[in-house]
Amino acid sequence: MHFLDIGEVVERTGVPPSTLRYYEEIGLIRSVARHGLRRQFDHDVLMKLSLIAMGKAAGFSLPEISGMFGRDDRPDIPRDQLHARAKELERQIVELRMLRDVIRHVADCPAPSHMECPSFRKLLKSATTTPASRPPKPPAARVRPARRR
Amino acid sequence: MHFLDIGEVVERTGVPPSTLRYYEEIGLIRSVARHGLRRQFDHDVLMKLSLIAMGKAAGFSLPEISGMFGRDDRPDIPRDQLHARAKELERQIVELRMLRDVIRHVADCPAPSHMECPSFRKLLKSATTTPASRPPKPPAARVRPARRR
DNA sequence: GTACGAATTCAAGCCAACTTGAGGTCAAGC
DNA sequence: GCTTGACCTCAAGTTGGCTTGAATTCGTAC
Repeated sequence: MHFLDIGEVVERTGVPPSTLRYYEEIGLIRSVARHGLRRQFDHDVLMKLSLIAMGKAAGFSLPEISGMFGRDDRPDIPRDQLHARAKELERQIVELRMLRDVIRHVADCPAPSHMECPSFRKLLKSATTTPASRPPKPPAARVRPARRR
Repeated sequence: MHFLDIGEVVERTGVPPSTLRYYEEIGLIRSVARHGLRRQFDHDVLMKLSLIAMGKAAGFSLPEISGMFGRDDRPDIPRDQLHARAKELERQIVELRMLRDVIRHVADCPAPSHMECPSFRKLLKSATTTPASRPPKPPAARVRPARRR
């Protein structure tokens, strides 16, 4: 059998059935057949799900991700959009690094009140000035937690 | 006047009044007085809002952020918790860097279909295997979008 | 041929983080 | 002393990405 039963997909990807059905509902993936009621998926759904996971992790919304797959179901994304996203990720990385530094500082600085610690203020200032260079509102990638139970 | 009218806070931070009220409602910030009905804030709310913005950008939820401020309104967190958070941030940074690389690759690789490009497959594999190495449930910071509209 | 278990549908629910809207209040300027 | 406009309160709505639950349908194993 070269089709994958939904149960198999679940098992191999960890993506819950409800999510798979939801993805199909919104046209993000599609099942190629049924076995009784059971959805059967083409083998390459696995790759697609990886890409979807990555896309989500990179901050694309599901509609954006589905926009990335051409009619032929292969990834097909405008290069400039990708570059923009890479840049946005870069910005996010910088921000996280700053935050990490602030947090480390707070953890280690012996000053009684951080507000009065000059190096804290400095960190904070650089952390808050840089994003100010953001235009009004950035397209903003978001990294969602891997939900698990 | 060393109090800031809510309007002033809005103007200086870009945070909308509804959000400020919401933050106050959930105890994240507090107003120190009223002028008529108008909330007046202490000057240091600006600093606090910066910290909140940073925290959000770093993926902390609002409850988490408010947990970071002690009773006295100063950041007050157990050091080991902070170090743990810094480590988690570090992990997140690494992940984002990988994603950025994958995305850049996709943008630049001349292969007709990425699926057939070996280096894409390799990147993809490393990108999708690594998050699997996450333990069951990390404290999990998430980077939320700056909602726009 | 019946029990089982895993899948199905469909509608409704959930969460965070806000926003919106209706109706009300107040200080300041004229 | 009246108008103005920025604020107020409170409840309800919004969005995205799913999950949950009740009632149902299958294929397979016995």
